[in-house]
Amino acid sequence: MAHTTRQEFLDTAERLFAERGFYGVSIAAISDELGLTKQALLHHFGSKEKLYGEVLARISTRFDALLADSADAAHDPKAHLIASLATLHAAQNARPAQAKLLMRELLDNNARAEGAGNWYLQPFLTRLIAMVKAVAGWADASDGEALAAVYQFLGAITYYGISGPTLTAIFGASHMRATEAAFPDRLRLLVEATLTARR
Amino acid sequence: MAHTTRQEFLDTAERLFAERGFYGVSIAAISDELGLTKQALLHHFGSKEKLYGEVLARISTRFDALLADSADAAHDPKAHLIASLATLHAAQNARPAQAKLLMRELLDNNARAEGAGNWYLQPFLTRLIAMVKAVAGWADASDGEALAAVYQFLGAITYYGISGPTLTAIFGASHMRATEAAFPDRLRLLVEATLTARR
DNA sequence: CGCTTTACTTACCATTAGGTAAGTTCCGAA
DNA sequence: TTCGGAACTTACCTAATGGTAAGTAAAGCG
Repeated sequence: MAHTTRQEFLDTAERLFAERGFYGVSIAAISDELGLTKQALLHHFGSKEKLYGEVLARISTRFDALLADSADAAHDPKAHLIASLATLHAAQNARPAQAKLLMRELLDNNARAEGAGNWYLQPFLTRLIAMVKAVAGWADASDGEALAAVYQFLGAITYYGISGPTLTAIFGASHMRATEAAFPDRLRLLVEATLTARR
Repeated sequence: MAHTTRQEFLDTAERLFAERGFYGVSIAAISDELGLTKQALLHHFGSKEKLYGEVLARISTRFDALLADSADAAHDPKAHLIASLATLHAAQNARPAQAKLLMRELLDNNARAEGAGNWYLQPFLTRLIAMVKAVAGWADASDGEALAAVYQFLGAITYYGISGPTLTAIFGASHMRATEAAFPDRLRLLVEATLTARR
């Protein structure tokens, strides 16, 4: 790739934003970690907000690709949804920073987005919403309703993605693997419960 | 109370910190909401960090009191723990800002605390750790191990506390009450699973 | 070769941040 | 009636913030 520096910026930014939040990181701090000046960063991304947007968009794309991969639509929609969420869960565990960042985005949703006017996770969320609506009895649900369900699932996954690594460090890898193995089942229960709750 | 202004500051700060995070809120913004200058705030609290500390400490105290109330130690420890967590869950749902703030604190734990060196939730967490250790088979657990379990529970509760209000707004109060009713059971499952996972 | 583009840097700027210093106003106690 | 302290305010300071402007050095290319 020709864009090595760009990607290093994105990687560093993702890590730092996850750790301290949007307002907690200065563009100078990000650049310093790469031994560059903040103007190098601005050269590549234009503004802090745009950098943040690209970080989120990259995550969104990454997830979207993950879901596209598992789109073996042969299964019934609910099973497909559950399988997809399990895939996301695995991805979250592999990248704690990503999970943290996503949780922050769920927390901030209005606050920061109000000012920026952007909803960076849109493509990813749109796909999930479509998947929920494909489930029997949800075809006529509004986008808002489906989004609420998506939030519920995503939050649960993200929360596990955050606490997972911490717990592994303390309980040890083997116990954590057992907990991990049990997760899909718990997730399935959550999805069933939430999707059945409708009317 | 003689300290009305102080409390108004704490209330406002709690709400704003929950909404935008520690770095996302300026002391001027907090003071402006009360029609005062930031120096009024500094007069009462000394510094932004101390204000934040008091906000967290207040939550910690609030929770601590809640747990102390339910200390009918007649029950077996595990049941007591589960009941206490259910109580916390109810409190979180009643105060979304509090839940958000707690989740942020779980996210930030190292990042901001490193600089400040303070762990504001200590009394509250200490009590929870003691409750976990009282459960059969956990007497010999290290504080770290117990804390990990506490984190797991607290995170789950907090996450529900955050998404609850949003979901209520969309799904309607009656459906949400049903989901709420189901929560203690799900929480019990989580606690059982986590506490049994140990060795 | 000269020209443009890319990837940066140094210099600079306006705004905002948290915080200090020094009042001012008001109220309750001696 | 004066005194002192609590609850503020205005004025000010320094550091850091995001961002602009203007360069420079190197690489690609006709």
